Amino acid sequence: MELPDRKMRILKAIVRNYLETGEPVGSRTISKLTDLKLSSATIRNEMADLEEMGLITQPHTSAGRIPTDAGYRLYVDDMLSSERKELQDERKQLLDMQDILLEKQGKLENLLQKVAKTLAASTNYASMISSPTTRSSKIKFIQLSQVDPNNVLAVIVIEGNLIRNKVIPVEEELSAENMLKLNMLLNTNLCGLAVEEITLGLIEGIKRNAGIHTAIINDVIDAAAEIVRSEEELKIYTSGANNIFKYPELADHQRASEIISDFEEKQALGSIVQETLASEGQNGIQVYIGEEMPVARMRDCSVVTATYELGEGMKGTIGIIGPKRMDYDKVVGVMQDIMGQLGDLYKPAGKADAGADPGLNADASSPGQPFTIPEIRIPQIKRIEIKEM
Amino acid sequence: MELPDRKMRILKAIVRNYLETGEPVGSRTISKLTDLKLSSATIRNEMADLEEMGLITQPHTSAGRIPTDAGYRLYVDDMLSSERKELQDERKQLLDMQDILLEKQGKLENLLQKVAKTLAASTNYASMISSPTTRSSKIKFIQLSQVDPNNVLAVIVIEGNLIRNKVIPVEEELSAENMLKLNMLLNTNLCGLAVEEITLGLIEGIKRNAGIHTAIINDVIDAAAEIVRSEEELKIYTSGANNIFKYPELADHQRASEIISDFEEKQALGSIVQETLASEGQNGIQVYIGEEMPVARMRDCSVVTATYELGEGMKGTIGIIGPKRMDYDKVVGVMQDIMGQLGDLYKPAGKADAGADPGLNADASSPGQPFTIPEIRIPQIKRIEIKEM
DNA sequence: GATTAGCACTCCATCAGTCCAAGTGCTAAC
DNA sequence: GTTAGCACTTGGACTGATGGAGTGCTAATC
Repeated sequence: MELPDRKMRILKAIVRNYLETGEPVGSRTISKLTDLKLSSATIRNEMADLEEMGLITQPHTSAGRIPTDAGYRLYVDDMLSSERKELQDERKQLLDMQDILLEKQGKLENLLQKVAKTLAASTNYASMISSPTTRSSKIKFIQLSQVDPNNVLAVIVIEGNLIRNKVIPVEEELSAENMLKLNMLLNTNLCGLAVEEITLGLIEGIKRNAGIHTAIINDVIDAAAEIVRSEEELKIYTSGANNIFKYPELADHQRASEIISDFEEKQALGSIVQETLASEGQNGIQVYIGEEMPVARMRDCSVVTATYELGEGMKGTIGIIGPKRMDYDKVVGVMQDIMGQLGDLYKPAGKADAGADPGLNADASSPGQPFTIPEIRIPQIKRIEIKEM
Repeated sequence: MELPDRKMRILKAIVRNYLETGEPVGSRTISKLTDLKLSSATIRNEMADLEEMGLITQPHTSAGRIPTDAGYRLYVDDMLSSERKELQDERKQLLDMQDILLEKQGKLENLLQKVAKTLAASTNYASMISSPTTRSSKIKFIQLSQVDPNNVLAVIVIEGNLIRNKVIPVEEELSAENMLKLNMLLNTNLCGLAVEEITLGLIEGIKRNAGIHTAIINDVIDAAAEIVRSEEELKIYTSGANNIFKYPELADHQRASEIISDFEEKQALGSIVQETLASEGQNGIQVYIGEEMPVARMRDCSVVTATYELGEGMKGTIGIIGPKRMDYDKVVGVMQDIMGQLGDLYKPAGKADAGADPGLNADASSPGQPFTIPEIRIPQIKRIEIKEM
C-alpha cells in the first residue's frame, strides 16, 4: 500500500506516540509533535482519512486514535526497509555479551538461556530462543559396544559433533568379531546420511549383509532414528515472561494467564519457531502483528522473530514477544545485534583465535565437548588383547 | 500449642470455610456451619479469644475473620497428624498416572514434566518437581577412546546407569596400548567411588602409575568431576504457574509478576528444594506457610513439598505452590499418592513384571536407556584386528 | 482547493454522596 | 455460660454531577 507522504508521516507520528504512551493519541498532540506545521483541524481531516483506510481506529467516539494491525504493519514494513541500510553501515553493538560468549565452560543450553535473559532484560519484553535445529543432521559415526551380556551401548555421533548414546537391550551376547562387523557395516552404510535418507530398502540391504543379528540392526536403526529425532526436538528457552505485566493491555488476568501458560508449555512458542523457520522474512527478521500471530491465544501480542545461524547450517530462532505497541525499532535493532553476535560465535575451527574461541559445548548431554572440533574420524581399532579382570 | 476442643473446632471451621470461599468468614456462618449448636454471639466471643491468641485476624473492623499464618499452621499440623493414619490404610489412588508411567519410550525428563503437569492439573495450583539428585552418584565405569588425533572421547557411566560423555582435546595421539592401560588404570582406581571421594592423593597416585600422559589424567578427572557435577545440577520442572491467576490474592500485578518470575528463573524454587531435602518433615511431607516460605518473594504463598524416591537413593522433591488458603487436605493427599506411585515405579530389575516395567530412560541425554538395567560390567576387549579403512 | 478557527457535541474518568449488607462489640437478660 | 438485641463500623455498589480531551462539521481565510 502506498501512502501519500504526509499521511505516512502522520501515521508514523501516531504509531510512535502510541508506542510510547499507550494512550490514544489526539489530533492536537500530533499537530504539536510533527514538524509539518499543521493545525489540529487539518490533522483531524487526515486522521479521518487514515481511519477510513483502516490504518487507525478510535476506541470510542471522543477518544484519540490508535493504530490498527494494518497500521502497525505499514509502520513496521516501512521501518524494516529503511532500518536495514542504517544498520548494515554501523553494525552497532547494543548488547555487551562478552561475558556470555567468552564463558568457556558453558554449555549451549546455558548460552541460550543467557541470551534469552539478555534479550528480555534489554528490551523489557518476553523473549524466547529455540535450540538450533540440526535438521540436516547426518550421522557421522556409530559405535556399538557390548556393555554387559544383555545390553549394547550405541554411541552415535551426528553432524555438529553431537554425541548421543543409548543402551539397547539384546537377547544374545554378540561376539567381539560380530560386533566389529556390525560396526563396520553400520558405519559404511549409514555414515553421511541424514535420518530421512535412511530408506527401508537400505535397511533391508544392511540386514541382508548382516546375516545374523537382523534384530539388532532394527534396534540400532530405531535407536539412531530416535536419537536424531530427539536431537531435532525443539527446545525452547524463555525469559522475562513476567515483563508482560508491564503492559496493562496484556496484564489482565485472562490474557496474562494465557500468555504465561503458553510460555510455560512452550508448545505454542514452538509453532512460532516453525513458522519463522519456514518462511524466512526479509533481512532475516519477521514481525507478526496481532492477528498475524501464529498462536491464536496471543492475538493481542506482536512477536518479532529472527533466525540465527550457528554455523554448519544449524539454525535457530530468537523471538521477542510483547504488546502490539512494542518498540519495534529498538527490538529489531537488538535482534540484529544478537543475530550478528551469535553468527560471529561460529568461526571455522582453524581460524578461531584462542582468545575468542567460545569453546561452547554442543549440548547439555555432552558437556565439555568443544563446539568446533573438526572432522571426526572413525577410530582405528588395533591389535589389542586383554585378560578378563 | 494446645487448644480447647471447642476453640479448635471453630478455628478449623473458619479455616475450612476461608479455604473454600476466600472471603472473611463471620460468626453467623460458623454458627450455622458447625454442629456445635452455638449462636453467633457465642462464636463471636470465641473468635475474639482466637484473635487474641493470634490465630485469626480481621482485615478491617467490620469484616469477618481470616486465619493468620499461625492459624494455618495449627490447622495443618493437626491435619497432618491425623491424615497420615487414614491414608496409610486406604492407600487410595487419586491420580491415574497409568499412561504416564507406562509410557515406555519416555525419558525421565518427560516423566517429570508430566508429573508436574498432572499435579498442577489435579490441584489447580502451581507445581514443581526437581530431578532426582544423585548425590551419592558413584562412578561405575569409564571408557576413553581416541576419536581423532586431537580428541579423546570419554564415556562415563555413573550409578543409576546414567551415561555421560565428553570430548577431551589432547595434544598427542595416544597409542591403543596406552589408551588401554589408561582405561584400566582409571577403572580400577575410580570405579565405585563418588566424586567427593576422589582425593588429590588418589589422583597423584594414578598419575604416578600412568607415568606418561599425566596431563590427560587431569583432564579425565576434571571431566568426570564436571560430568558428575552437571548431573547433580538441580533441574526443576514446573507446571501450572498460570493457576495463580485463579486466586485473587496472588493475582495482582506485583505478586503475580514476582511469582511468575520465580517460576521462570527456577532458582528460587531450587532453594525450596534444598530446604526440603535438608530437613525431612514428618511423614515425608512438609508445609511452609506464608512467612515460613524459604523464598522471600513468595511470602504470600504456601508450599507443600514432599520428597520422592526413585530407588538407589535418588531423591527428588515435588512441590505444590499456591495461596496460603490452599486446600491442604487435598494437596497432601495428592502428594502422598504421587510419592507412592513414583516410589512404586522403581522395582528391582529382577522382580519387575513385564507389564508394569516402566522402562524409563534415565535422562534426556541417554535416550532409550532402560532405567533399571542391572550391574554394568566392564566390557572385555578381545583380540581384534582391523585395517585402516 | 487546502487550511484553519471555532463551536457544539460525545464520551470517559473522577469524585463525592448515598445506601446497604455484613459483621462486630457490648450489654443485659436468660 | 449462653443468647438476644442493638448501636456502630466499614467496604462495596450505585448514582449523579463535573470537567477534560477529543471529535466532526461549518464557515472563514489563505
